[in-house]
Amino acid sequence: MPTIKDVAREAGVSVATVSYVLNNKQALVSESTRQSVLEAIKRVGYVPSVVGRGLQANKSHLIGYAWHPITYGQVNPVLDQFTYFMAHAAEEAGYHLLTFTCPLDNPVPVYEDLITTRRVDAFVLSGTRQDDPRIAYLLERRFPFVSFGRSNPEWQFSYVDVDARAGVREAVKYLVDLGHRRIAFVGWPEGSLSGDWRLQGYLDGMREFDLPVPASYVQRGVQSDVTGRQALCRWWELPPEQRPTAVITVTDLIAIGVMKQAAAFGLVLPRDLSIIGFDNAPLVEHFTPALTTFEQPIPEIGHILVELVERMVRGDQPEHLQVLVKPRLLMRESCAPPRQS
Amino acid sequence: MPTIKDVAREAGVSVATVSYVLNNKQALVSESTRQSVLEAIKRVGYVPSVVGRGLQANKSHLIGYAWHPITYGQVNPVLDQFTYFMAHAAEEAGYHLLTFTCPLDNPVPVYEDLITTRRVDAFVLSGTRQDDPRIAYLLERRFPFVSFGRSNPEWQFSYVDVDARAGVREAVKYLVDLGHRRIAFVGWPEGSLSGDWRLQGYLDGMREFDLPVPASYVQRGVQSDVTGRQALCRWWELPPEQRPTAVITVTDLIAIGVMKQAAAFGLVLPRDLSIIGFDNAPLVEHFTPALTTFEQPIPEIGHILVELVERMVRGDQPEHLQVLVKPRLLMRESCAPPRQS
DNA sequence: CTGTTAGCGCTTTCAC
DNA sequence: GTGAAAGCGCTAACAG
Repeated sequence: MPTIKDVAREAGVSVATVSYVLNNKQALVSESTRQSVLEAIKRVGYVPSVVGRGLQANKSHLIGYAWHPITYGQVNPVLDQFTYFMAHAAEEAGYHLLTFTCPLDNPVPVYEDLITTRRVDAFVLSGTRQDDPRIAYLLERRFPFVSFGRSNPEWQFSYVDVDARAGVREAVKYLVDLGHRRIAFVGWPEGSLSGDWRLQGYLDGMREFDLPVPASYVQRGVQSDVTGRQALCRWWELPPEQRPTAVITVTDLIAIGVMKQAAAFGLVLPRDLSIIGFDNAPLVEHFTPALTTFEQPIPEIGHILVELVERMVRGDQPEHLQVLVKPRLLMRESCAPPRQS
Repeated sequence: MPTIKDVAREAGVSVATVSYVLNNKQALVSESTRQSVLEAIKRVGYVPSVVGRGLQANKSHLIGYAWHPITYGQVNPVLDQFTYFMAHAAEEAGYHLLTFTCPLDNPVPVYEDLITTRRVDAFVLSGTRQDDPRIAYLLERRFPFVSFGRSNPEWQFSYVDVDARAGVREAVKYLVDLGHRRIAFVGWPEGSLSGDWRLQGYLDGMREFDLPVPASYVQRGVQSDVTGRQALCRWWELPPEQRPTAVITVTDLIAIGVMKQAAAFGLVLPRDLSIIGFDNAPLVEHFTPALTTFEQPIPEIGHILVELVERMVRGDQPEHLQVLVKPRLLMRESCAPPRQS
């Protein structure tokens, strides 16, 4: 593998000169030597070592992104797309993506290790939480990072997030426009940041249209189809005229649970119940009826995140930009006007 | 960020000595200095720079793994799990995973770039094909790699693959044991390596049980639910007594297509048709009926791949080990005895 | 314009 | 046992 020395020898110049042409120091090298160096580079097949450059600049040109443990068989519906587009964006900016694993409890030591070994120049976080220890740590250490998702409002840092609140509010409007008035919601347990925004959007929408929200209309549960099934069971204990005619769920898997229970009750969808999910998980379009759900603009988000983080690394100015992107409602077949208006 | 020099100064020794204790050169340093160096390391909070070490050893301690844009033939349903477990295994071996993107046509320049810039020490390939240009290139360049999936039999390299042939053969047996005799198959277009192995397993099984395979019983098409729908339409053009009572598909998405078309025909599953998929894609357990399908032991595969590649990098011996792991049939609800035996 | 030189953080001969 | 010094591949002052 040729080094800069080989090129220098081949071109009959010093390594400094080669370095100059490599780094486009226009003023520092005459056009003729420039050309001969370029030719020498081509002749010996030289490509600069990113390691050598990294040592010099104290940079690794690597962006760290953590994969949190997956309960086997469980899905993070967008993780793979997200990684793909982030890697792509990173490469366009001259970086690469380092994917690492990290325990959910006590994640900080892993981040610390990556920093102290100079493995990465910055991090992209996702799955942020209230009082997220990673953010607290990185902020205190002044290490560059951006996150996909918000955290404590009083913390100053750059993030990109999906404006799920606005999205779900519009989902309510969509259902209202179809004629629904009894609209219910299934969320995650309290404390999930993104889950709470989605719920908030539901409450916003209901208030906006002066629709009542009986306590039973907001059900909560863990990430499982069972949560959806249980929610529907609760509602079907109500007298028929109090049952919701439409449901919005915090995520597709729970929506599917609702659909399964609806089938078990002999309901015909979407005639007897309209359902809206969130995330557009793989395959949800193939359920019957095809699930109406929200798609997050993952390619765009990945792009923005990398751009932000790259600017932090390069500029070293502690910017803190906040970007909210709108999710898009994919209107498929799981919503219809209510049976009896 | 403290360097080895800081430690040396703190401990009142030379950098060489610090390096010795860092690398556990037992014979080279007395126990007492060893201790004082260790203390100094702790006091200044020193962690060796992986970049500095890398430059010295001409190693990056990074394993490259490409994310291809989504296509058929790919292990896409399990890509995220795969990445997670590989990253995990890599970290246990002192490596990290570099995920990069790569066009399906003309992938070689991307690999070449990663090699010439000394970005990675080795690659893990997946989605291998017949005459795979990446394998040809890496083999010729003698660059360390292992692959998830086979390629040309005459090429000597290490791989791990799922023994889909044996798996699907057993799926046939499972259906035969249920009483089926008219079993059909839907595959990918010819030339997909993994698709062809799965088809071969079907043919093996059918021959083993002396079951006829009329030409129409093997349908092919791209990675889409439409392929499954079309296949069922073909079969339902046959007289009822010639229609298959069970179908094995090369992948879950196509199985779902079959299920959707079956529903459109008013069939009751699994009473009127048994279906087996492959890959255990997310959510397939939530379809009605829950899809019986094959699960690949992804954690195990990731682990073996990393172990193989790590041995190559370390040892530099050109091993070529071949590992086949069995997929596991997840018997759910989409198979039943045929209606009229 | 070009070359010499120091140095990034580390390992490893080779003297002492 | 320990340290001085060279060198991994590269960049950037500084001299000329």
